[in-house]
Amino acid sequence: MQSGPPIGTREREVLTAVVETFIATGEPVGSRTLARSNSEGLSPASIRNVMADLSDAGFLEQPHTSAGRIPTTEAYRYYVEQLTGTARLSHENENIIQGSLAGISDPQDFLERTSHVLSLISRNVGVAVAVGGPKNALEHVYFSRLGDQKVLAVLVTRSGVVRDRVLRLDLPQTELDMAARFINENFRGWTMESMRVEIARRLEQERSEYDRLMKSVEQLYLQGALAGEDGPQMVFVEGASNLVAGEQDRQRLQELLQTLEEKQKIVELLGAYLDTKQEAVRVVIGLDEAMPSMRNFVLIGAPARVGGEVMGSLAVIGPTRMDYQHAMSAVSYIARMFDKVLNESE
Amino acid sequence: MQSGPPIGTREREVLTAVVETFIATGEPVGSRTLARSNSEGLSPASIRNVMADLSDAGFLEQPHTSAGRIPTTEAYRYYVEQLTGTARLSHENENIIQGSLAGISDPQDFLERTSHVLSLISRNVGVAVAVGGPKNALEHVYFSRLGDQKVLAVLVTRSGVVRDRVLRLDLPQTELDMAARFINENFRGWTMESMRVEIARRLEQERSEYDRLMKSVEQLYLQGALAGEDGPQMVFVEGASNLVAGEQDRQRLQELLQTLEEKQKIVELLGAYLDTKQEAVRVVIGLDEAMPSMRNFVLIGAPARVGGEVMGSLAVIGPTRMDYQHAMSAVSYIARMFDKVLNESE
DNA sequence: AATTAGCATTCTGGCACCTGGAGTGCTAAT
DNA sequence: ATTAGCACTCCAGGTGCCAGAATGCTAATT
Repeated sequence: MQSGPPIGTREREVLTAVVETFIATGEPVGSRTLARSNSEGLSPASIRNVMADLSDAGFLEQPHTSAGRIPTTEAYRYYVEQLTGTARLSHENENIIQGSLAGISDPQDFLERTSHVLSLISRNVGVAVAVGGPKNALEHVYFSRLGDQKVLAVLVTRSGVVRDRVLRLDLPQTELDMAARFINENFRGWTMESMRVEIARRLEQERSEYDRLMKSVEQLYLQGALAGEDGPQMVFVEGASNLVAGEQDRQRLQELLQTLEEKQKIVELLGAYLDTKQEAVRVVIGLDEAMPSMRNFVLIGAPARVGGEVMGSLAVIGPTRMDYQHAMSAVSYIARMFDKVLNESE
Repeated sequence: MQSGPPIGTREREVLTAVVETFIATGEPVGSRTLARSNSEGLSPASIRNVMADLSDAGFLEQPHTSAGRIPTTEAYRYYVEQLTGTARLSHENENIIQGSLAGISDPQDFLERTSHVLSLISRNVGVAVAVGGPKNALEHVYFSRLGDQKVLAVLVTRSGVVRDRVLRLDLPQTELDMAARFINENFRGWTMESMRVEIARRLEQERSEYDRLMKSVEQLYLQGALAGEDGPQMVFVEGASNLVAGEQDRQRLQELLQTLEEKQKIVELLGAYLDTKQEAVRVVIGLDEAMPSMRNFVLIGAPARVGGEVMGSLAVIGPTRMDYQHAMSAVSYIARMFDKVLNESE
């Protein structure tokens, strides 16, 4: 579609102008308005012609016959494509980011503030997710007996993410200690995933000659002490209140807020669109394909990595009518910062 | 005020009727409507008289001259007072609660779901907070060296709450282990608070004769490894989307959502009103005293305790026009459940 | 050939206006 | 003490209307 009817420079200029003024004002853009603001002295009539063409090509829409034009999803896509690379973070925003993220060494903390800062800068929803990454390297496990039948399992990954869960299990502390030592000595530095696989393998293999230790390990394993993916990932979503101003339809507003409250869905959303192999900022226009309630919404995200390791992702979510420049530059900047700050001196 | 003009049974009945129908319909209640629904055959005119008295007494308001009456804050207070003790959880709700909370032994998990369930049942905002309780008993600390200058500190309380933070510190693992052992051996079971005080005291006292161990401990202490209050408490706020339907004024809606996003404020709010010594459900009507944006909002909360220990609190926050019965009974039920489920077999 | 001026046409959003309905307070009757 | 009756008040919602902003098309202009 995008290369159906070739877009000349004239068309491109008009299209960008329409998109930008629409983003700025929120109201359908007419030929008159454009003629006034446009630097080149084009008459309304000429612009009308161009706009008609753009409408035919599927880039512009009219709410009703005698109204201005509104950009379609396609138009935004095109616009963003033009934009990519241009994005430059304003000094003001750079200061904001530095001010609230510099020097934070705790990854969870960093993520939480990231979502906050993103929502501030973009005036939209800021999201930060720490994936329970099966790819994360194990640093340490601890088991601690809490009550009669309860055991607390704490997993620490090399990047400093702590995951804990309480298990219903009745093992004496001494055995827990042995199990922990066994795991720590054998699997420190392994990825969670391979650690789990290997433990499962060993359990399988040595089933006949189980000693006390392996029995404890098995119990812990079965209770999910070493699980991760399905464990509670950290999900920070902030700035939902920013949507109130932008969305007129109350019904829809409520649906949106509801969706944002379902952390699980947010994780899926980011997971589905953010290719973690890709490093760059990704802009997804038209989230309704994945979630109907997100019609006319956009995701601007990037994976968050420390060293080579993907630790999660961050993103801005907002209506198609948003300031792409700011959002993109901020996301990109923080994504790079992530690595620097958290990796610092490791 | 409440005992200014004595309220007879006639007045009481009318008042309750007004409050209840207003809660149900959301529209100003007229004498006509009441006369129809009221079991006793009172004529509209009589009701009008009573209502006029109630208006004078400050229990009812009129949006404008020829409209029905709306309950004032005072009226809600009175109403809830009448109600206290009556509250009975419906079976349906009991099932919902049991269905999603039964058998959960992880306190964080429990709290998170609590906020969710509360928001579901009350159709308002559900809140659950785990205080970094200086009163919590220490179970264990772990220190783990992450990178060149980073140390991960993990504190586990007896009730199973895990708190972690990354410190900028350069100590070898062996010293970290010694420090951890020192603390674990000497302070297991102490409250966080007294543990901190005692450590500070010892550091002070033995300043002259510092050995290696105490030096490590001091560094950890200074870096806040053992701090808690200012650390990231767990705050779960869910169901903000429910407010969309109830609040007409967009401006105010946005302010409300913003307030709910500031977890810190929520913690203060609960802290200010929920007397943790008190066990019962507390209903606070008129939150605007503490937070202007919460005009016409109500807090229905209770402390969450495990054993005698206060672990946090849970609450429903919603507009004065809400179903008090449901909310109160649910809060009370979960508060009791809290103790049972998490304390089970300890 | 491309651009623009001009014009008839279309549609919305806001404003003024009106009216039915619901509610009130008061007085007089029961 | 209660209630019926009544005059009065006020709002919500419907109608009608008009100005303004765009549009598409055609004819004039460069």
